[in-house]
Amino acid sequence: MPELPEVEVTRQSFADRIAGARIEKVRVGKALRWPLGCAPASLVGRKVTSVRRRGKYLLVDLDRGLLLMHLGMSGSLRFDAAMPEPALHDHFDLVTTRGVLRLNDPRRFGAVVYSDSEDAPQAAKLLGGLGVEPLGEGFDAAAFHAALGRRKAAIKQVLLSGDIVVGVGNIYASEVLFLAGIRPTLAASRISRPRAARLQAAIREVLARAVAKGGSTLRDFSNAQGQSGYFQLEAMVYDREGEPCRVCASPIRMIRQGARATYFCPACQKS
DNA sequence: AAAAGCCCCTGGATGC
DNA sequence: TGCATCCAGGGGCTTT
Repeated sequence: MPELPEVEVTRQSFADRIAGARIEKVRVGKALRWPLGCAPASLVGRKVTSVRRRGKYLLVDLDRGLLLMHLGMSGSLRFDAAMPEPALHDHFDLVTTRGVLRLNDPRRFGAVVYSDSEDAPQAAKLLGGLGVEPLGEGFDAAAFHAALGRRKAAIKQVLLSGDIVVGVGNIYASEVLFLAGIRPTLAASRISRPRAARLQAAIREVLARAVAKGGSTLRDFSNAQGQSGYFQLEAMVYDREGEPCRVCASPIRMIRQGARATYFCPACQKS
């Protein structure tokens, strides 16, 4: 589910409310993907200072150490003062003086991992290979073009890999390539400089607009206040196989790349 | 170094 | 109604 926009929307929906809270209790279910990496009780008494995002990871900063949270495919967070008893798939609770932060994740691809710092091995292993932030200053068209030049794989899969630029998942990869007019199967290294610049701009535009729309809710995404997103309503190609292109009315096509669905318009994305 | 597979896991939709 | 199969927003790890 959650790509950069959904993770960012989630962050914005509770960061200010939890900042300054003191941890009173930590409940870890039996079904977390990986071990937490510390004794839950050792977190009690620490303060949440801020919540940041790196790629699709949320970084919950504590006055000592931090928690890395990932929503995987099906995860969502809620933060509320009053929280019902944990139900099926509620795998983690951070009980604080300002409310309970709860992870619900049916497929259990999500994770909560403690690390002493961002540079400590636990965090570095997860964050180390990540590309630049697409909405940050470091996302530069010339550098982007240079990085693409070293990759012979299809541009869709290079975007998904997240080692050049982070946060573009399966929905937004298709959307971004449509906006840039680039065929998803094109080898990344064959994208010209002007087209790379167009793609760079498309990535920023689509992700920023999706954040503004509250993300995409396909099945069950909601932010930490339980609100759905609306970007899926303006998807140009994703999940629209056979439907008319919103620009030229050609039927949208679906192909598989690395076992994942890719959608594009054969007319608007000729190469 | 990069690319391609495999795997983790549950649930909903579809087909027989 | 029951059961098998396929598919889903991600990404770490191993093998080529």
